[in-house]
Amino acid sequence: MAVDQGVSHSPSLYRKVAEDIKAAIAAGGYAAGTRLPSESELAERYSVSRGTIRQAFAALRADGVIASRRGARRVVIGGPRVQSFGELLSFSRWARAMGEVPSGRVIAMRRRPAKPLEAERLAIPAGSPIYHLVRVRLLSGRPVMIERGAYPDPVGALVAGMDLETGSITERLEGVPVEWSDDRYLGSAVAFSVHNSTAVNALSRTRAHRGESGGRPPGRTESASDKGLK
Amino acid sequence: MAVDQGVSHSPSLYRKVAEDIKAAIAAGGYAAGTRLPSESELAERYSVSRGTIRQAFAALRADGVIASRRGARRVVIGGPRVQSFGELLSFSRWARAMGEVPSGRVIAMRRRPAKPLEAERLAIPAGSPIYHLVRVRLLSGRPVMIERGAYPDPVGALVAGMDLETGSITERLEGVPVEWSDDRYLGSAVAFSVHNSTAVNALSRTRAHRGESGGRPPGRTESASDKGLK
DNA sequence: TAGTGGTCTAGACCACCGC
DNA sequence: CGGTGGTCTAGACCACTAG
Repeated sequence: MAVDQGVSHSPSLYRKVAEDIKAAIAAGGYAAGTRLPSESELAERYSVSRGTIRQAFAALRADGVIASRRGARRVVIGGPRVQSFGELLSFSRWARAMGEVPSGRVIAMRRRPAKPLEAERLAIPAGSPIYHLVRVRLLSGRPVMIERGAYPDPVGALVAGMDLETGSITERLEGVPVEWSDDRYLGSAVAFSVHNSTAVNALSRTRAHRGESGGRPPGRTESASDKGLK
Repeated sequence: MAVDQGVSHSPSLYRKVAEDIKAAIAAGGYAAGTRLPSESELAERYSVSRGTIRQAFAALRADGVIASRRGARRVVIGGPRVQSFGELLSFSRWARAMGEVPSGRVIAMRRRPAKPLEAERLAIPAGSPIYHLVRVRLLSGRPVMIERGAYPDPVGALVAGMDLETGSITERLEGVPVEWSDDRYLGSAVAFSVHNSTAVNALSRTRAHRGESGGRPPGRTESASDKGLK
């Protein structure tokens, strides 16, 4: 029943809820990777309808704060605060933040002289020996990325001794500078969102994430026919 | 009420409506700057509730296709062709999603040693043989893109045997990772939408939405996420 | 199987735009 | 002023996840 929701007018209800949740995350109430309360629970807690809670969550998702899958509770991706370098760069950390289990399968690991570009990127003399790693990365068992990494000699020796099937290189290198890696993701599994500050005018500020033609190639389900616009 | 909407399942109603509207825009029915039909009118036309129409519009807005103000009708922002990053992977898929017929005209296809940058991008030894393809891509007969692709030896052999005039390489590579492609679009025919937000990081990783686990379209995503950038 | 998010409906009131 | 989008409610069924 209609509820006069008269309280105050300027900030809409769902924005307030969104800000509140965001604040709770920032305050440490919900660490990255943890699960948030369900829609129904929050609806009751805030005394609003489920739809309003969903609107709030939609806003948080647009900001990249949370992630959601059908059937499972929403999880915190990263706080609104600045992420540390390691957090942004570590596949393992990122995966866990989404509630997924990161792993890896080593395709190749060998020691060879650095190519010109590699040497330049790693700031070492051309031809210096490096360790080159090719690893398939998996998200809860599903391969989503191919990682090609180059490590300078002293670091490479450490990397070579790691358990590369389950571990995170970045997390263990802790402070040791540099790795150069060209990562190619499986397009269907990962979406990159590019944030651009100065570009574009009116048509910016979005975040696009809708399924591009989902999993069923055959159907082609032509959309609406005559009754639609055309 | 209820609506069985049961019959076939996959694409949700609002996605169909969104695709339909987008197709109508692409078809020229609504030029940039023009006003779209109101929510209520579309709701009646499609025989759905207003909420569903709003969801469809929300998706279009997230793609930067339309803009909206309270009290006034929504207006078309971008030109007819807006390709979101997520759909960037397959030209053919993108084309069909717009109701256009994708095709291609092979300009050149030959085998030659990889240039330094190509070798680097494909992570193969410098000078290794690759297949280099130059193809003009057409949208329902009109050329809109020049595609330059480089494929390593084993993959290239497959590509060379494909029907490149009508087919999609990406869709057939099924799981074979690795391709490095430099695609240049005709400026007047295509507009890329850059998504912008207030987030701190210039590049962040987000999980893709769809659930699927079966047949996934392969894709290269030139992530250029070389760790060390900033 | 129970819980959760995804989708959809059919109402309602409001702030704002344009005629 | 009537029409439009923005917000909110209170139901409902479904597909999927997790224990």
